[in-house]
Amino acid sequence: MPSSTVENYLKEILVESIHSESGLVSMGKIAECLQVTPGTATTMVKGLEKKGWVNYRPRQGVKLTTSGRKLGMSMLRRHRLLETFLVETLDLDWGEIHDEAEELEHAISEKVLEKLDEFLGRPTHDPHGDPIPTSKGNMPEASDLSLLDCTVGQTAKIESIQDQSREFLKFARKNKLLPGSKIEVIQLDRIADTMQIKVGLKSFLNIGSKTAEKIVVHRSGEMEQ
Amino acid sequence: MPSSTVENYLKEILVESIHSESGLVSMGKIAECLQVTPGTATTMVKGLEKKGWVNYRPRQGVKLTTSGRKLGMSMLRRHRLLETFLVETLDLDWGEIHDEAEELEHAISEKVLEKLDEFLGRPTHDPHGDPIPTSKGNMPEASDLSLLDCTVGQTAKIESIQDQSREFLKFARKNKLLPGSKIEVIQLDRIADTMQIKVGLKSFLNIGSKTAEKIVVHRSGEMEQ
DNA sequence: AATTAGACTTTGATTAATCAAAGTTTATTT
DNA sequence: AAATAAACTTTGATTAATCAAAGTCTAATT
Ligand SMILES: [Mn+2]
Ligand SMILES: [Mn+2]
Ligand SMILES: [Mn+2]
Ligand SMILES: [Mn+2]
Repeated sequence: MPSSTVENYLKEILVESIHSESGLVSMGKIAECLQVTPGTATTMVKGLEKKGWVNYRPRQGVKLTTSGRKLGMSMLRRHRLLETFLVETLDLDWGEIHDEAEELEHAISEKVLEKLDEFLGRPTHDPHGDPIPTSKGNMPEASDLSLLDCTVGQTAKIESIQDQSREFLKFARKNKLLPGSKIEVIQLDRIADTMQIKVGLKSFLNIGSKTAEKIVVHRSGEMEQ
Repeated sequence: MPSSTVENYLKEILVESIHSESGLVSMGKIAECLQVTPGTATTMVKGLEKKGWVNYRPRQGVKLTTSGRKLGMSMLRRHRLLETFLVETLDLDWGEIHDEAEELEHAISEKVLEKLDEFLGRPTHDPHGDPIPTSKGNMPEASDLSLLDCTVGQTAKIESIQDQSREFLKFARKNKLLPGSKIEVIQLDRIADTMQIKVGLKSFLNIGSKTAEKIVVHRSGEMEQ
């Protein structure tokens, strides 16, 4: 049975591989995600390769094998279903749930997870708007469009928030930047690195590009579901 | 922060110390409970002493300190509340929940536990009939009377089942040996090591002393609540 | 009192995960 | 083409938890 450490590595490698066009994930990225030194990442990845979960090309990066991908998907499913449970059923704040799920995901069995999924009514997205993989390991593709890609006058709907930190999520909630919220780009200044948006029907907000990049959207009219 | 291993040791030492009149728990008992070799138990216990969770007298046994007792109680609370959740909310079989809770207890935070307790309506006993410690670390005393202590003609009510194994719990449920069930002792043969009991109003059952000892009861009339 | 059985402790080794620091490779500047 | 910087890998050490096997104590039993 894989350790919690291995489960964390495979989950993060999966998420990063989705965000990378080549599918390769660098040691530096892994070290950053898992908060370890680069040497530790290298050593661990060699161990993952020996167990058949990844293919590792020194100084190129790492790629999940079929079995590694399966395990990573299963962890992502656990994580996101647990986050949903913590918000929907236990009413925790969405800023707190990531860290809690980070631990619980390693302790919950497939059997309990299945019961939990049923209890929750088979949700498709977690509280941050991220898609929940099915038990078969399928995951709907997410939009690759952030607010940063929108131009003045465009309207969009928030799909997900790509920052799990307490402070950012607190800021997002306070300003109604939630999955489903309607956004309109009012003003853009690339030089000043600032963007004015309308959130909902009457509230306005200024954000910089770093923040805009974290708001994943689909443009209004596209992909309504 | 204590590791899962330490948490397991302290929880089991607590449970065993309640079942022992001297309060001392032997290395052999610890090794048995935790499924490790005696040498491992000795080594671990010395580590627990260095951290201030137990007092250890070589070849005598081990006793929890105040802080060790507190941690052990907290683990017992987590374990039993989680078992309750798994049965009440997710509808798992009571034979499966012990092993699941054994893992989850290390991953759930005090904050989530508090929400869970509230969600469950602050239950006082787990599905096996064992008392759930309060968040202050208080636990109602359990009966020390088993079916083995009853004589012919006596009636009693089952308080708890003291065997967490799948097979035993399956047997118990099939025969309606559940917390709250009414039992009457019909026949007793110490030599043959057998006991006939009436369960509920019409079903009869023969059990040996080893099984009778696992059925903790309070005699009818006593401690009704 | 000597023997023996059982419980316990000690010792030496192993595995997983980690870090710091030293060494190597690769890509980018000059 | 050299020099440099950044990213990466290697090495040697550490910690927690464990086991097998050898050694020691204690409490019966003879
Ligand atoms: Mn995790
Ligand atoms: Mn999430
Ligand atoms: Mn446990
Ligand atoms: Mn129980």
